[in-house]
Amino acid sequence: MSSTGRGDDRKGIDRELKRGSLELIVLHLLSLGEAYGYEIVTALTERSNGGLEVTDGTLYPVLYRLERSGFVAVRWETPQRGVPRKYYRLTKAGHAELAQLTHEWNTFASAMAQLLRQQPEVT
Amino acid sequence: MSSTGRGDDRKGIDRELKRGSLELIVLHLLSLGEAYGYEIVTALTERSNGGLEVTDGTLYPVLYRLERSGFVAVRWETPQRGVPRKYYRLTKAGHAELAQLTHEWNTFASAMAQLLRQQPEVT
DNA sequence: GCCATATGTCTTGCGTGACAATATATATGG
DNA sequence: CCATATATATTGTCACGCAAGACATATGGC
Repeated sequence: MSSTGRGDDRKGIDRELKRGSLELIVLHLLSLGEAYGYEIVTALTERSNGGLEVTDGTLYPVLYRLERSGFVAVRWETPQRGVPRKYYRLTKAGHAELAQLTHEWNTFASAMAQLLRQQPEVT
Repeated sequence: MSSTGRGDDRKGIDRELKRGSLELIVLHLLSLGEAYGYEIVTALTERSNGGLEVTDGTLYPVLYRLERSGFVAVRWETPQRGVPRKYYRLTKAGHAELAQLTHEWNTFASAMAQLLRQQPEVT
């Protein structure tokens, strides 16, 4: 699958802005409840009005990283009908990491807000 | 020169968070008035309480990029005493780009804030 | 005189992460 | 039986932040 390919121009900036925040985004979403990959992709598009869209090609590596780091645990579920799903949920370490990343994000966002607030003198 | 090398742990996350926002940061600083590279490095450390620190090895490539894109213009100044300084100032295109990036940053930050506001139900 | 330090700019190389592209499998509707 | 939706996974590319290093000019101390 991999995105619908609608006419995106100017993708460059958002792409970079997302760097470093994707783990936080995913961890936070998982803190709201267990979810599987495809679900996260669609949930993110809806919940953020497209402002935080993520393609599967981006998400799965993130999930893999989080799993390797011990922040999420995995459970396969094979329904009678349909494709098997891989459910992710936060571990204890994941909750701690979420708290840490949230704090760092807030610090950074505050610093940015403070800087951008400064205006040049009007002559 | 290149940083004082004080004992930084956990540099990884901030490094990624800054991605994509550095151009905005620099453009915004320059919108407050002309400045030279070294000045920007120190100004950023002070103005943001270290929250947005940048080393010269990071800044100069950014400035070079901005210059190549036509967002900043350059002026050399050689004082009677002291090392020559390269002053940067915003061009008209630079002001436009600043407005654009500011808007994108605000959109992104809002989306993040909205997402992070959502809490799991307490049972 | 000479060396350390501060001021100032510039360049190379590395690691990492977001993403497009691609592949694969199962189910459903026409 | 073929297109489409659901679902996971991997490979390769590109840009960026930054450490590390190099170079040049001035100043103060010994």
